Amino acid sequence: MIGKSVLTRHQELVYRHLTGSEKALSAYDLLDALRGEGLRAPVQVYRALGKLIDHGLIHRIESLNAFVACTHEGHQGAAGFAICDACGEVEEFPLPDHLAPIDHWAAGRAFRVEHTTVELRGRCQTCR
Amino acid sequence: MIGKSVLTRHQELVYRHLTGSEKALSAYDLLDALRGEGLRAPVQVYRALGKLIDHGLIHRIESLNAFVACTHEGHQGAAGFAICDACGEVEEFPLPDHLAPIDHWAAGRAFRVEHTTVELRGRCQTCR
DNA sequence: CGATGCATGTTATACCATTACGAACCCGAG
DNA sequence: CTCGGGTTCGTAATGGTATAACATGCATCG
Ligand SMILES: [Zn+2]
Ligand SMILES: [Zn+2]
Ligand SMILES: [Zn+2]
Ligand SMILES: [Zn+2]
Repeated sequence: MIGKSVLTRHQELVYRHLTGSEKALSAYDLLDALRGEGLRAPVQVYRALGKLIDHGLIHRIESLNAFVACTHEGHQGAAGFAICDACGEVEEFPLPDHLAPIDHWAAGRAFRVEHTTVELRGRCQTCR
Repeated sequence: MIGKSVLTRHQELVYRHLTGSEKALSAYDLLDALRGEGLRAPVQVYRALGKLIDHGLIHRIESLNAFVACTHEGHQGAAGFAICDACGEVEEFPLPDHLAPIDHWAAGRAFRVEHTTVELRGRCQTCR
């Protein structure tokens, strides 16, 4: 049956809008921006966001309750984010497969890591 | 003047409740638990949580929108958290002063890191 | 005393996210 | 073709998280 590689209309709208933004956007930011395109209710945005996350095309920024388009090359592997508290810019960076001190701790506790969140808050080069 | 080492009544109530819990508690969990002690509105809980965070006695778990008591020895340095998605237990672990790959990235971009969030989601030893 | 600072109390509001239910649509099995 | 099942879409309602605005009490200090 082949994968479902194409996006639905709503997913496409949300994804396009995120790729055009330097900052993370909240679901309600997206809703406000896309009302003219036919999106009317939060649940529609959240549905699109959920699928896009499943597909690995976007990431959720936990400390902002907001979302960014993925800028990985190849959209693979885990990522961390650097968030400028002054201008709001979010930059994604690849996480190495193993962060030694963390892996070591997890192995010692027999904790099985399924997802890793790394978010740096601070000042970007132009705002420091 | 002397230091502000003591907690106010509300801060003490919130802190004691958090130290007694294995899991992270939301502000509203705390509110419900402490209504009998005189806390009545969310803002009172958030005020206490804010001060406790300033004092380094508790931490916010971004991916849960909830809070845990600090279990550092000495309450100093940065921390990461391992969160079991099955039982909810949260374990704090010390972050080394320098996570080499991340530091390297930040240095290369001239990003000044002011706060680091590291949260591992997965299964604890007893739930895996 | 009056001024300052800080903790507190109360109400209201804003912001974030999901549940529930039904209609429309696509597509493959029979 | 017709009947499913699966996915998307629309709408309404609700639940959970966080802050704004403003008033009051109370200690300290000049
Ligand atoms: Zn990515
Ligand atoms: Zn900046
Ligand atoms: Zn700690
Ligand atoms: Zn567990």
